[in-house]
Amino acid sequence: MVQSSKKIQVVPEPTIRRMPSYLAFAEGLLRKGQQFVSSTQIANYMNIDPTQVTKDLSYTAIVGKTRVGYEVKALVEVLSEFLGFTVMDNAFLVGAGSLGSALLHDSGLSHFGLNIVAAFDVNSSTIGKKINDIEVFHIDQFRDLSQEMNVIMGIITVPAENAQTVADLMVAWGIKAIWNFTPARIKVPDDIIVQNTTLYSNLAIIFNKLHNDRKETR
Amino acid sequence: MVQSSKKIQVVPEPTIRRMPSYLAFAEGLLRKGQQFVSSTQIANYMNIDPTQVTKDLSYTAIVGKTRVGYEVKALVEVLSEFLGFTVMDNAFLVGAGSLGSALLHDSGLSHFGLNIVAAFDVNSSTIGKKINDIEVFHIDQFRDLSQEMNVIMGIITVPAENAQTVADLMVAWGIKAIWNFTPARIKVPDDIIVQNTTLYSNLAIIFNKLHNDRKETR
DNA sequence: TTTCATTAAAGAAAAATTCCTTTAATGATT
DNA sequence: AATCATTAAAGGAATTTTTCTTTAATGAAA
Repeated sequence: MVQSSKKIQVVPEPTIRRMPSYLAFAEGLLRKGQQFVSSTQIANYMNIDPTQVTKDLSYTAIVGKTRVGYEVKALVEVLSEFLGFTVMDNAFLVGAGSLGSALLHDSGLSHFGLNIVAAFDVNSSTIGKKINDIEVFHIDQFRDLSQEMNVIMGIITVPAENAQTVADLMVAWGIKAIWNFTPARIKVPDDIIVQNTTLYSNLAIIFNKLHNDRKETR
Repeated sequence: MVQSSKKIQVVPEPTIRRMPSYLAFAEGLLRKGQQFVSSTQIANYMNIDPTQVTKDLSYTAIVGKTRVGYEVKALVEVLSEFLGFTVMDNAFLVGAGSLGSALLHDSGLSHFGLNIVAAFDVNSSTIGKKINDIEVFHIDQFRDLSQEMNVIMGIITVPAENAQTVADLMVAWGIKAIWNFTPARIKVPDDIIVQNTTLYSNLAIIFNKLHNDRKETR
């Protein structure tokens, strides 16, 4: 099934969530020198159904060979491309606290297509310093630098109560997508993309499972 | 995405994912002095359906009052309790790199019931140092310290290719739950709880939405 | 060559989740 | 006191996502 010239197909979010793990697995196999990988192998690694894998991969351009599987090298390329990891996008980060500076340090982000070009804060102790070669400015500065620098994403790592204020600023800056690391939900115009990533949600899920297990004993 | 085989999960995972945001909202209202909050208000804040909110909250002990809503103070207490944020659990963290040290710095975790008691690494430059008062040991040390210190959770923030090795160690340590921040999927015995939190998945979702928007243009 | 077993792919069925509708309750308004 | 409007809650419909089933292809083995 040719995809490129066809209409846009909405890819289920769970599918996109699984894909980076497929990619990580395929990259590992590539390092080991394995040429082909079957959906069964991937499914086994992921602890999911093999048809889930083939269905997920059917959204990409890759075609598997019967009785052989997918070519590992092609899989890595196709997934990287599909997930948008091969194109560099520029981002601003607001809130250079613990989580914020961690992201600034994380070279993984640049490896996956995200280039943080500047950070902002209100805390005078960090302003003017450089974290991993990324300068930290006061939030009031560079009001319209985003368009100038072709920055399309804003990362929010401030305390939850300041999230909306920062989001409003980012929208005013002309930013297209916001990656919100606070548990607060922000209100933005419809054409702005928002991705909420709340670490504490994951914590809640673990605690819930721990609790259930403790109770159920099975 | 979640566990294989039989999972006895009474509360839907999406529900648990939303709850920390309900909590953040309620905490904000509490600070402002608002006494009651309706499902409509919460839904409006979250950009979801009001019935979704009532259904989610029906899993907890709280009961709303018709035409009034939920008592904010009670909501904060009930949600904190329900999400397991009121009981302290001890954790080990392995991989004191950028993301790892960020988590060590994050006071939010201890606020939400997680107490990181020690960190481990193989990089000699960090070993022996303290990050936010948490000592970093070599991975070979303290093989069975976890039981001694009543540590039930292990946090993996190493490179993806080392995730499985670390997971095996943690299982040997007698750990009950693993919070895996790598895109690699780890294999552990059935009774061990695994929560995968891959930042790059969220990045992939944003890129996907940005791409679709670029193409659509309608 | 022929048979067999494994695989991708497509479509159907099942399960999970979200959204919609109805009902009853009750504070606010007249 | 009577009416109105808003709300929580419950049940069911619609949608989304996952799992199951079937089919066809083909490399490997006999």
